[in-house]
Amino acid sequence: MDKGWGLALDTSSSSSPIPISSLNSFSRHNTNDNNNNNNRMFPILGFPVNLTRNTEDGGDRKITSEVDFFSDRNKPSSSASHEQHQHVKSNIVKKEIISTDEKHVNTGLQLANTGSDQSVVDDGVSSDAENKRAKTTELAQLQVELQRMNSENKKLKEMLNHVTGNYTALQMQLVALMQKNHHTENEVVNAKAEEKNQSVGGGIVPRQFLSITNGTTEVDDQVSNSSSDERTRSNTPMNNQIEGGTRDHIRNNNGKNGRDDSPESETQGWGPNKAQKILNSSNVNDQANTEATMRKARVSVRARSEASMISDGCQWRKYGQKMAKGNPCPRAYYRCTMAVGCPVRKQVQRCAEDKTILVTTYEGTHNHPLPPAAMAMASTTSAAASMLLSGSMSSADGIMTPNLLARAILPCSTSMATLSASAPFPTVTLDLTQNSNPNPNPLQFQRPHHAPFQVPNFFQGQQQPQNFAQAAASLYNQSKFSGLQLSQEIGSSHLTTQASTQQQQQQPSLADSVSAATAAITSDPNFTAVLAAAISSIIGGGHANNNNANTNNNSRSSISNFSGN
DNA sequence: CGGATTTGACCGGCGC
DNA sequence: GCGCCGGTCAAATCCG
Repeated sequence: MDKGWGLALDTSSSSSPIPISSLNSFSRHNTNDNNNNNNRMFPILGFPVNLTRNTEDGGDRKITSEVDFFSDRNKPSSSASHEQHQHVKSNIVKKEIISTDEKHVNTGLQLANTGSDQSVVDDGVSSDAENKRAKTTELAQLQVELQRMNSENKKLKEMLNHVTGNYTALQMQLVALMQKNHHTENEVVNAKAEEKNQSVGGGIVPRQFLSITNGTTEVDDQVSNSSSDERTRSNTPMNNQIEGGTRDHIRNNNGKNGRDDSPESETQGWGPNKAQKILNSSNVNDQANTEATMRKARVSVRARSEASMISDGCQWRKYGQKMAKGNPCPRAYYRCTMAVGCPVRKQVQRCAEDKTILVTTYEGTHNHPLPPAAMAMASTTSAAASMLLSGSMSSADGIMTPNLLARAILPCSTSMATLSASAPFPTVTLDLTQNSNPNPNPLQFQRPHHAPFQVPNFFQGQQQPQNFAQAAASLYNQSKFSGLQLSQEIGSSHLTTQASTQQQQQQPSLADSVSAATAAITSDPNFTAVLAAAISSIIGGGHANNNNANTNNNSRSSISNFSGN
């Protein structure tokens, strides 16, 4: 429940590994809020994030809250004032400032106005009254700023709620549209098949065997290859029938054993055989290939974790465990149980080379609304998969598109994205273990029938974040999550002109790539979710993740912790 | 007692 | 054709 996983995000350096395992232990063993005053997290994209800022004395200082952030910003320079500041800060912590009424604020403002006239008075004759007045002034200023920020936060939260609601509605519409379009597309495909069969003297496949009926598919074996995918896309709550007696009905209709002919297993299975079937089908065309690939696209996440499974906000039910060849650690199979009939599955296995690394492989797209905690991972994996597939689908620019994809997904230098060359399906691996990967290539995508390719580093020499927005952007940049990085990359290009200028100098083609990536991203529905999550994480404070009172004991790295179910 | 997990069996694909 | 392997099922078991 409180097992978290997330990212070690260091805004001051990029050399430290990401101790995901320690994140879990932190989240498990440091739930005492009393110890977390200095480790309050800002959830970024659903991941509560601890921010650190470089202080004047060279050490990292965690931004513990908005109050702390602002109090620190108003930090007086002199030691005497520093004591006052500490007093003010303590007052803030005690929330006395919150209870101050508006009248007090006005008084403070007046004092602030008059205080400048008195600033010429010799410090040596400063009295307690002046100190008091200075405190009051500072207090009032802080309060005004706090109130302003509170109102701003309130507005932003309202906006976020609106955006989130819109996104959910759009997501449902998208699912419905995809089903509808898929149905139409398959009819076109089948019409072509009919023409082909006719031209070669083959029989005409009865149309009624090619379409969906009542949420299940009455499929002739001859055309099951092309229409199996149809059942995948139609894997909506209508598939609930599968759990009941419908399965037997389908078994009987197919006249086979039934297990692998049931819609559930055929649509949700992710063995290579199914895709191969589709690829070998006589009715194969680009569309069918695309759909087959789409169904089989996988997103693998490598993260350090001592837990048996990372928490990604979704509910999973284990349905199997196998010993995989070449790995002493068993591979566990999970399916999403947040909605009946959800086709999403995942495999969890420890890395054979480094057992502290947990490899989680996701396949499929959720057919149901996701909680905010699950939105980040789902959006990330979905975006990575869809963008990977968009690259794999563009046969004309088989090299260029993946490059763009790779650049877009994992632009930062320490990110690792790999695919097994032998993998039957396009799989993107998001490596959150950072430099634990012995692979010297900063980024590799491996697709079937394509050699792995590399993309250059984007953020070499990136500037240290100079403000909160930049820090957040830096977090995105270093987050290793494709969706986050995509959105961040665009944002940072506006936020940090200097940095992007450097990038352009280093990568002359970057501008084009970013433009193309921008177009791709903005057309991606997941972008909305990522953006919403980003806004939420920044303004939502602990609300979105109030069950995360986790402490990061790592003095150097800030941690984004990911609360699960 | 119901839901989740475990685990042996089963199945299909693939390579030889 | 046979064996290996990955993926899945489902009865048995566990657990809260």
